[in-house]
Amino acid sequence: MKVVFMGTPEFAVPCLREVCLHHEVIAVITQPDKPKGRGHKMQHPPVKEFAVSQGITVLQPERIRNAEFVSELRNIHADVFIVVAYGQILSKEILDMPRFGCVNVHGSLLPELRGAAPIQWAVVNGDKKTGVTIMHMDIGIDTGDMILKSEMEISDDDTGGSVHDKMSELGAKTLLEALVQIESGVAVREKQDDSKSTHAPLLKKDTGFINWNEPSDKIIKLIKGLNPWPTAYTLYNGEQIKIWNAIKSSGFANKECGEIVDFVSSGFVVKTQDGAIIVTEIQVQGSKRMSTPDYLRGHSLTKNTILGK
RNA sequence: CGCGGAGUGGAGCAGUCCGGUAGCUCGUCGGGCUCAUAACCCGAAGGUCGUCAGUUCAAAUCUGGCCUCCGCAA
Repeated sequence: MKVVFMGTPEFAVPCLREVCLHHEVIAVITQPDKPKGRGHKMQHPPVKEFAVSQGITVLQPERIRNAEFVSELRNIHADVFIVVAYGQILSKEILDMPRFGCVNVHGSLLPELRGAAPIQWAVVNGDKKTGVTIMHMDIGIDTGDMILKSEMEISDDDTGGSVHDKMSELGAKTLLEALVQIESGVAVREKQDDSKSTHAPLLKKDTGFINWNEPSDKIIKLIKGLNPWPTAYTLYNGEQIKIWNAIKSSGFANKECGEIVDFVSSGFVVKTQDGAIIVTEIQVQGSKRMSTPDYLRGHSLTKNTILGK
C-alpha cells in the first residue's frame, strides 16, 4: 500500500521501520525541529532521523491542520495514513482523506488508558498486563473503532521504559498484521465500550513527586512507571533527589511517613504508610544516577530526616 | 549564544578560594583473628588529578581553549 506515516518520538520508529519493509512509504510527517535540551540545540525527531536515513520525503508542518498543508497532503494520494505518537490532532478533513482511513497505534488495550501516556500509567497503576491497540481514528481522542490488539505482561521488574521498548516492537508487529487485514478487506471494526474507558493523562514533572503517606506498593509502582521519565523524586532538606529504584521492606510502625529510618547494605530505608521501602538507586542534582550504596560512600544522609520537604 | 553542577587509583567523594610530598569511605589482593561472617585487626597494590596550551622555582589547585557527563528550564 501507499502509506503516509505520521509519528515523532522513538516509540514510532519500529513501526516506521517495519512499514518501510512491507509497504511504500511516500512521505513521513513529523513534528518540526525544535531547539531543545542543554544549550538549546536544534533537535530532530527520531522518526525524522530514520526517514532521512531511508531517503524518504519528510514533512514537518507547524500545524498539520492548516489549509495550505491539508491541500498539500491531499495531493499525495496515499491509501492509508499511519499515525504513531505524532503529537498533533488531525482534523476530520484529514481523517477522511485516505481510502483506508487513518490507522493509529495506541499503547494500551483500549478503551482503557486513552490519552497521552498509556504505557507509563499502566505500570504506575500496577496493571498486570497491557498491550497495543490498532484502530481506525475518528474525531475523538483514542475513541476510534478497534481493528486488532496484542497483549503483553507487565512483570514486577518492568519499568515505564522497558514496557515502552517492548511495546514499541509489539506495536510494529501488530500494525503490520492489521495492515494486511485492511488491505485484504477482512479487518474488523469493533466499537469501543465508552463506559469502560479510563484516562492516561500527559506526564508532568510533578507526577513523580512521591507522597510517602501512600502504601509501599503504590510508591514502588510510581517509581517503576516513571523510570526513566519523568522519574519519581522526593526532597531531602529541600534538595531534589530522583529515585530510580526501590524495593519493598517492612517494620518501623512507630515512625513518620517519609522518614529515613535505617541504612542497610542495599540502600536507605524510608517509612511509608504500611511499612517501608529500601531506596536502592538515586540521583541528586548535578550528578549522575547511581546505586544508593555508591552514593553513600561519598556522601552522608542523616537518619530521621523527613523526606519530601 | 537559556541558567547551573561535575570530570582526582576499580566505585563514590574530599582537597581547588589561600599553588609547595595524593587524602577519605568502600572495593581488590595478601596475612591475622573467629565455629563462623557483608564483622574485626594488620599489611599491600593501584592515580601522568578529562585534555591541550599558558603563568610560575613549583600547578589537582591560577589563566585561556577544547572534549565528555549531569541537573534545571524549554
